[in-house]
Amino acid sequence: MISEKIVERLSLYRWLLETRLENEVSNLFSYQLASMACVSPAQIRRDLMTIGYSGSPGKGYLVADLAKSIGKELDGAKPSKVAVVGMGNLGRALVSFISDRRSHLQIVATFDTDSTKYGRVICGCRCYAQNELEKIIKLEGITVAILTLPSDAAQAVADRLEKAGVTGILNYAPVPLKVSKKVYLENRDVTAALEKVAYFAREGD
Amino acid sequence: MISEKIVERLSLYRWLLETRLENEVSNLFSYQLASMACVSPAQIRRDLMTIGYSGSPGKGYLVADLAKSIGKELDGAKPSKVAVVGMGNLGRALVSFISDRRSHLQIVATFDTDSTKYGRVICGCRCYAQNELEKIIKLEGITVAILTLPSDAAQAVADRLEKAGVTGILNYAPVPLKVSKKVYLENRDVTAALEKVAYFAREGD
DNA sequence: CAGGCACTGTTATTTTTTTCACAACACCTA
DNA sequence: TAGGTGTTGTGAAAAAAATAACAGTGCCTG
Repeated sequence: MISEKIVERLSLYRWLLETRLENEVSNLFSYQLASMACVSPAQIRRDLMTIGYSGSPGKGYLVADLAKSIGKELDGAKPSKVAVVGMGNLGRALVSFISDRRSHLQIVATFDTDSTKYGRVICGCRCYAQNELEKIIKLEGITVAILTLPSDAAQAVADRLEKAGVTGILNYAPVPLKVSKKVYLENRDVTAALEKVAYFAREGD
Repeated sequence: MISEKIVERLSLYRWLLETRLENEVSNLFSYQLASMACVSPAQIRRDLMTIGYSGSPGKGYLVADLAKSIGKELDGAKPSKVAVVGMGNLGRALVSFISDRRSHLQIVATFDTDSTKYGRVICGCRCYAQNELEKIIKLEGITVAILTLPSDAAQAVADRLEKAGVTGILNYAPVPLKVSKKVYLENRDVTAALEKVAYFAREGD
C-alpha cells in the first residue's frame, strides 16, 4: 500500500513521461523529471524506490519502461469502471476530459434525473435515469463514481452508491459527504481550492 | 504565513460552520466539528491555535464568531478579484458554482476565444475576448485566475496572466504549467484525481 | 461552596514526509 | 585500462504533520 501523496506524484510522473514520449524523448534524469513535476530530484528517486524501479547512473530512467512500471503499480489488473452522476456542465466537462485519456479508467455510465438527458448518449457515454443507478452499477461492476450533482442530492446518492458496491467516490459537490470506512472519498471542492489560491496569491507564497 | 494544509482545513471548517449556522446551531465542540471535517479533535484545536482563536471549555466554539475569525485570517482586506479563462463546459460550471458563494471571491471577468461567446454575459459574468486579457486584468486589478481551457493554449495564457499581474493560478487544464516563483499555482488535474481514487478504491484504503 | 465532569489550550511524543549526503556505479576520454 | 565525471540508490538526518497526554478551566450539581 502506497501513501496518498506518493500515488498522486506517481500519477503525475507517468503523465509527464507520456507527454515526453510523444516528443520522442527516450530517457530522462531524475533532475529533469523533477523540474517538470516541481519536486526535488531526491523526491523522484525515493518515490521510484517505493515502487522498486531502478534507473541507471549513466542514462537515468527509460521513459517508456518507467511509465509502464508506474502503471503496473497504479492500475489494477483490469480497467476500473467509472460512473458519473449528474450531467450538468461539470459532469459533461469531466466525461469529455477523461474519456480520451487513460484507457484503464473506463467511464461506462452516466446518470441524471433530467428526463431530456437520459436515454441519450452524451459525450460518448450512455446516460441513464438515476433510478436505475443500483441496477447498472451492479450489472457493469462499477467501482468508482464521480459526483457532479447539486449539493442537496449528493448524500443520498452517495449512500446508494455505497450500497450498490462502489468503493471510491470523487466528489465535486460542495458538501461534506459521510461514507463508511470502506469507501475511499476524495473531495474536490472548487470553492475551497479557490480560497486557497486566493490566500497564497495575496500572502505571496 | 499558514501552511497549505492548514489553510485547506480552515477553509473547510469555515464552510462547515456556515452550513451549521443556517441550521441555527450556535456552538460546537471540537469533536463535533472534527467528525464533520473527518479529522481528529486534536487537529481542530491545533489548527485554531495557529490562528489564535480560543473557545471555552464549557461551551466549545461560537459558530458565527469562529467563522468570522477564520475569515479574518483567510480573506484579505478587500475581496480578491478572479478571472476565468476558457468558458467551455468546465468554465461555465465553475462560474456558476462560485458566484453564489463567498462574497470575498469576486469573479469579475471571463475570457474565451470563441467570438460567439465574448461580448455576452454568461452565468452572470461578462465574457471578454481573449486578446483583451491584459487590458481587463490590469483595469480590474484581477489577482487570481482559473484556467479551464484546452491544454495547448494553457502555457501561453499563463505567461500572459503572470505578466499582467496575476499572482495565483488555479489550473484545470491537464498540463504541467511553468510559472515563476512569484505566482502560486494549484493544479487540479481531473484525471490524476480519478486515478488516485481508483487506486484506493481497489486497494481498499 | 466543594467536587466532579467535560472540554479546552498547549506541550510532548510519535509518525510521516522530505531532504541531505555519499558510496557505488556506468560511461566517456585518453 | 585508469581516472574523471555525473548520476543513481539508499541510509541517516531534518523537517513537518499528526496524535497523544494532561494541566487548567468553566460549569453544573448537590
